[in-house]
Parts: sequence; C-alpha cells; structure tokens
Amino acid sequence: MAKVKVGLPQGTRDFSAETVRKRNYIFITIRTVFELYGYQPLETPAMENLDTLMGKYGEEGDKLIFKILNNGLDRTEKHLKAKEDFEKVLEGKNVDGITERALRYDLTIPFARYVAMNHGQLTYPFKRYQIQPVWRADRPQKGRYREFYQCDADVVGSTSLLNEVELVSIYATAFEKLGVGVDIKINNRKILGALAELCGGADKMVDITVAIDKLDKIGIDKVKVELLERGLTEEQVSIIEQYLAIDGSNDQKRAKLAALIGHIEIGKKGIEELTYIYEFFNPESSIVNSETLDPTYVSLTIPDSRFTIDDSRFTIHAPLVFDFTLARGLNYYTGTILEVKARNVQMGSIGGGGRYDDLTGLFGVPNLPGVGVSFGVDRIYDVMEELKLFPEDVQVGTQVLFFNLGEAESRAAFGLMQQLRNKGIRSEIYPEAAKFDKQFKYADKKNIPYIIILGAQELEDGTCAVKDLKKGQQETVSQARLVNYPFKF
RNA sequence: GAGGUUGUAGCUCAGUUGGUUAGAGCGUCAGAUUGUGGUUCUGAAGGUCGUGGGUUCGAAACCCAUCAUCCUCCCCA
Repeated sequence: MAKVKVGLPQGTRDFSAETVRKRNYIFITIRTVFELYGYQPLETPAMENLDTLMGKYGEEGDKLIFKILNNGLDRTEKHLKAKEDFEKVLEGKNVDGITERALRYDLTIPFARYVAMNHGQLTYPFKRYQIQPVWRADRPQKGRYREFYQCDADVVGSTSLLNEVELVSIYATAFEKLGVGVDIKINNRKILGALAELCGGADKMVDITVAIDKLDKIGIDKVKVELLERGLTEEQVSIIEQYLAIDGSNDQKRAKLAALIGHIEIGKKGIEELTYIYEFFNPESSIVNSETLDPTYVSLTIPDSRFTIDDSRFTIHAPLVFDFTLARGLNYYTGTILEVKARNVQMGSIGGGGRYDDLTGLFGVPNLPGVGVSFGVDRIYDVMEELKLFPEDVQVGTQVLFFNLGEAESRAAFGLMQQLRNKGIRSEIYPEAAKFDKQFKYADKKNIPYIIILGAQELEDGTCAVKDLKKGQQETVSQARLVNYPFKF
C-alpha cells in the first residue's frame, strides 16, 4: 500500500484527549467567571466578509488575515474577469472577484459588526462573552499559532469606568482560579496622547508609542536612536527619556507622571481614569466580599470546589501594575489599555484589552463606546503546562471498566453497565473477550480506577467482582447491589 | 517579510575523518501465563536515513536545491 503523505497546515495542531481535557478546564474556568459577571454568550461565523476585517488591525494586521478564495473561478464565462482581477491581486490589492471572505482575525471586530447589525434589538449596556478560535497568517513560533482560541468579554453602550473595574476583576479572578501568577499591566491612551502633545503634536503619537513600547526589549539608548530617526528633536527625546525613567511603586509612578504631564488637559484626564480604577483595588477599600457571590449558581453550572466561598480572598484585589510604556498595537483603543503577563515564565502576553470609543462607527453606528478584554487560551495552556499547574483529576476519563469474558457474560455485564451509566458513572465494556492480561493493561493505560469482572462463575452466582486497581483490592458484590456500590473516584 | 535550528523505526534519540547487512531505549505484537494487571524474562515485526539532484570506487554523513519543523526579529494572544 502506498504511503500517503499526510500533515497539518502550518501552525495548526490536533488535540488529543489529554490536551482537550486540560483546555476544557481553562475554558470552563474562564466561562464561569464571565457568567458570574453577567456576560452573555455569543458566537459568530468562522468567516466574515473581507471588507469587514480589512483596515481594522493596521497595515501589518491586514497582511495576516487569512483570505478565502472565491468558488467558481474556473467557470468559463468568468475567466476573463478572473484573470483581470488576479492581475490586481498580484499588485497587492484585494479584489472581490477573487476573494470576498476571510477567516476572523480576532473576536472584537466581529462583535462590533454584530452590534452594528443588531443595535436596535440589543439591551444596553450590552455585555457579551465569546469563546472561539481565530486565525492569523503569522509565522509560527513559541506561543504563536495560526489557529488559536480567544476568550473575549466586552461591554458596549457604557462609558462608566466601573466596566474597566469589572474587567480587571475578571482577569484577577480567572487567573487566580487557574493558579497562574500574573501582572495586569495598565495604561491609558490619553496619557500617551498627552506625552505626544508635550512632544510636538498628536501626529507623533504613533511614532512615539511604537518606539517606547520596545523599551524593555531594546533598551533606552536604542529607543532614543529610533525616536531621532522618526524625526523627533533632541529636546522632545529628552522629555520622553524622563517619561520612560518613571519607576517605583504604582503610587510613586503616578506622582512622577503627574509632575510630567499633569498640566496637560488630556493627561490629567488619563491619570484620573487610571486612578479611579486603581483605587477600587486598593487593599484598604474592599468592595466585593463573599456575600456578593452566589455559590448555588455556580454549582448548578459545574460542580467545582474552586468556586465555593471558603475564604476572604474574594475581597477585591488585583495585581495591577502601572506601565506607561504599554501601548498596544490595535489602533482603535482610546482610553484604558490592559495587558496580562505571566510571572516566572518566558511568554508573550496571555491577555489584552482596552477601551474603544467608537468601534461600531466603522460599521455605521456611531457613538457606541465599549471596553473589553481577551484571554489567550493557547498561551495560558503553555504557561500552565510549563509551570505544571494542571490538577491531576483533570485527566479522569472512564471510571469503571467491565471485563468481557464471553457472550453470555458480556450481555449480563452490559445490563449492569447501563445501570451505572444511568447513575452518571462513566463506564465502558471491553469489546472483545480478550485475555485478562490484555484487559487489565487496557485499564492501566486509560487510568481507569475500577474494573468489574463477571465471568462464568459470577454469572451462575448472580454476583460480580469489583476490583479497585489503585489499592489492588477486590470484593464480590451481588449484581443487584452493584448500582449502589460505594465507588470512590 | 528577514535570519537561524533540526529532519534516521510508532515515540525519544545514537550513528567514529565518508567504508560490509543502519543501532539503542521506550512502545507494539507473540510466548513464559486458558480467571487476576503494573514487575521480570524470551522472541518477533517495524527504516525509500524528509524529498530531488550532485561529488565519490563507495553517502545517513560532504555540496546544492526543495519541503517540513522549531526558534529569533517584526507584530501579536
């Protein structure tokens, strides 16, 4: 038989049982937190019209959008048009005749498109969460895939900074539940705007932010060189140097920042917004306590001890870190910007978000402000794997295996198995009457804690043997009582 | 888009300055063992050495091309 070459598209992966279970653990944790904060689920198609996506992510972003070739280009009557259109594609243009759809690049723009399409029917403030894969034609490397999941929560129709407070709290809660140590970096585009104003005008803002965003990677000297190359004067660069030299505790940073840009109107506003959010998370001013959480709701959704109220850690706190060099590439942000970085591990950001004043304006519905955050599940997975943070009980699959010891025996076993399944016990029967050795090894491999033996002797006696594989102990139980056997999983 | 790494059995990897028939561990299968697993022992199957060309008496090894992979930059989750 000829060996067929098989493979996956670059940057995509299969997920085996073990991986899927771990990922589900992350999904369910994040989803439960979203629901806990009153966000409603939404799903949108994998593909959007190309012009919905183009131009929303900057020039670089546009290049990374996966485009879908139109069907039917081979039809004879379309050849001439298709060839003309393809010439334009070769020039780097996007042409409807060749490609009019594309895979979604993130969840925020499809959400904005959805809100714009349905704005008459929605109740505002509209809070939605969305957990779906996105695709980017990036070159894969560590922590970077071409297909990956995002978990987004956004609220539109409200300018209140209370939304920011909630989203920061969502980050803090979810990462605490996952056991991932993080810093939630926070900044405000208005602060960056003030710096730009101080350095000769708002038109310099992009140049400045792109350069200072690289501070921790290339160092202050190279940033200065880059700024000069981008046409800033020595004097302006000197101001930026002072800005970048801001350090210390959050309070110290804020004081130094105020001294530098506090006299500028927009800068003052930015600092006020930052301060408002920050003070909610001051350890002295707890505003959320255990009484505000309803454990019954959560336990109805998933039984999960991590969400029971057992301590005072739900008093609000968050590892907020002021980072005035934080810029974030997406150009639609206008206010608060957030980025989550995992501690103790080398990995790009595992979450990001911010406030945008007018995202739906791009789709014809103006004056609808919003703010949102995103979790990068695949990177969170990599971080948790590296730091060994997944609980062991995530991997329990089948709980009971019935041995197959013959035709009549397996029929009896099957009936008992259905009883256990009706009780919610995950059970399976070995499909063939194989040797004991083989069936035991199967149970071992699948990490199944109990096996049940029902052979000729048991069939006659109306019993079965229940064996605990971890302890190596076995006891005989009447078939009628098996359904009430005290399994310990 | 730029730069680098690695491709040998199902998996992880050895393989001498280029030299007979390419190895190990793990896994798989069979047996020791026809109703009691994990251990042990014995045996077996399994390889176009990523692909295509070149150099050579001779290539898994050297050269070129190509594909795949992982990583770095850019940007991002």
